[in-house]
Amino acid sequence: MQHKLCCMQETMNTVPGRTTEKAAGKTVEETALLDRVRKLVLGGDFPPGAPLSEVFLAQEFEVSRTPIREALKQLQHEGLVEIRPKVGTFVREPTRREIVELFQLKESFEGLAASLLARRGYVPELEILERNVAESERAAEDQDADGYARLVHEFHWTIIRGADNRKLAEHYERLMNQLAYHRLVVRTVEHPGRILASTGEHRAVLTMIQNKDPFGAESAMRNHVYASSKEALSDNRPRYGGSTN
Amino acid sequence: MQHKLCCMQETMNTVPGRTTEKAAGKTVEETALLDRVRKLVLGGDFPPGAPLSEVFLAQEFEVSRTPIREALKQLQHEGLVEIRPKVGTFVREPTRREIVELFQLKESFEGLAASLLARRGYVPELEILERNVAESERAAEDQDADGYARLVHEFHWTIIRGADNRKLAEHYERLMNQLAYHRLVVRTVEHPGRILASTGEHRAVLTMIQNKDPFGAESAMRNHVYASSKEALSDNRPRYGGSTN
DNA sequence: TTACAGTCTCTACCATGCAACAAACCATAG
DNA sequence: CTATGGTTTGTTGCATGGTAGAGACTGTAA
Repeated sequence: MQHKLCCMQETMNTVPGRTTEKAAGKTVEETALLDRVRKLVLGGDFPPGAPLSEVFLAQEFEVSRTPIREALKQLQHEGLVEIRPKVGTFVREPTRREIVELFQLKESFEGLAASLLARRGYVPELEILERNVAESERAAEDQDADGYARLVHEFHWTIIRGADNRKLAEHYERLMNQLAYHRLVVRTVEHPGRILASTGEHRAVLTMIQNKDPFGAESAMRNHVYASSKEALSDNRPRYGGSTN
Repeated sequence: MQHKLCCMQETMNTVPGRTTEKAAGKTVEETALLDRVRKLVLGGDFPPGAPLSEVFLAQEFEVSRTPIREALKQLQHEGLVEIRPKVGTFVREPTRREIVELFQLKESFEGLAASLLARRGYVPELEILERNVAESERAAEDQDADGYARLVHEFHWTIIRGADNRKLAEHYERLMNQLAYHRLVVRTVEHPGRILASTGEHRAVLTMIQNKDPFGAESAMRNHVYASSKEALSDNRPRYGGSTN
């Protein structure tokens, strides 16, 4: 049950603040185009099942079909679209079941990350987390939902980065991309009561990490993710109310 | 810490017995080509860092550069090659650190799978596992290393499938693809002593699952994966002795 | 009305030409 | 000998035309 440990440097942020920064193995243009297409799909203008033909996207973004094709393959693989060979590409509707599955994975990933972080010696992430949780508590008091959501996002990513396991970060990023569709719809999953509980859970996780207690940290984090995903799944099933453009 | 639960149907097996079966969203030709290129890379004829030019592969496999390009993107993303934009594609050497990171993830994934499986009601996987472990014990007595390796492979995949979480299976498959390079080199990681211990650990995992004890199952599985990966990482650092062709 | 067969259209898939970039090479000057 | 600049070569990246497959449609017959 013990873990060896190992390094890591950069990870992209998830959708909300996704800056067009270069990903490894892709040119900047490729990344930019990918982001534009992803935004289009996530924007909600296309309902699930809507076709995304290569030619349409090509003239929409004023490039040839080839780079579009590559971007679509990437998105397929992120789970946002479905490619039916020889037929076409379609916006994919994540089923409720898939969301549940992804949340199970999220719990596992973040638990691992917390555990790995707690196992490390001194790391600058600890101070960042301390500040983050303090700010979260203030934001919760002030009922600042947007600020709170941003801080939560930062909290989780800081722990992932702090785990110092690049492969974990890669898988986590994939996961979050797949959840992004859902997250855009049920934007602020946390209602006031939940925010209070959530803040407490963040504090608990941080304390365990500060105590260098990997088991406690993992446990606390899993509890937190479980609670928060149960909340997210509670009643608000994914609804896609975008115009069909 | 409780888990909801959820289904799953087909997963491809990992490298050794990788049959050219159709993957979702790809034509059979695409999958076949991908497998051929993957085999070429994994075959060891190209040392890490060796260039894999599109034109070369294109005439090697008698197709155009376009499908080759797509296959390479897929392999990049499996971690087997590195694409340097505008420069070329190169066989990638997984660092020791990456292997460690991957094993950490493996532990987490399989722990989750065991836990989810233990949580389910009656499932046919249980009988398969029972037979599998029994056969493993016989193979261990008979010093049948090859048979044992095959059974171990089956054991782990059966649990992943039994977890009934398709997204988990997808991520696990990616992970195992990334580990495949390493696994080809240190083929049979288990020496006789380790095999004995390993068999016992399998039995322990199975018992916990039969007892419907998710925590115990997760714990036992993580212990097992940890022990087995420590063994794999012990001294045999990846060596690439293939001819340069 | 329904079932089925033939056709027809729309789509991805693949091939190939062209352009632009990166890096290796060589020559020249300090 | 070293450093620097220009040239040359090899590679990907993008555009576009042809092809073949999948699915929709229509008409016909039961």
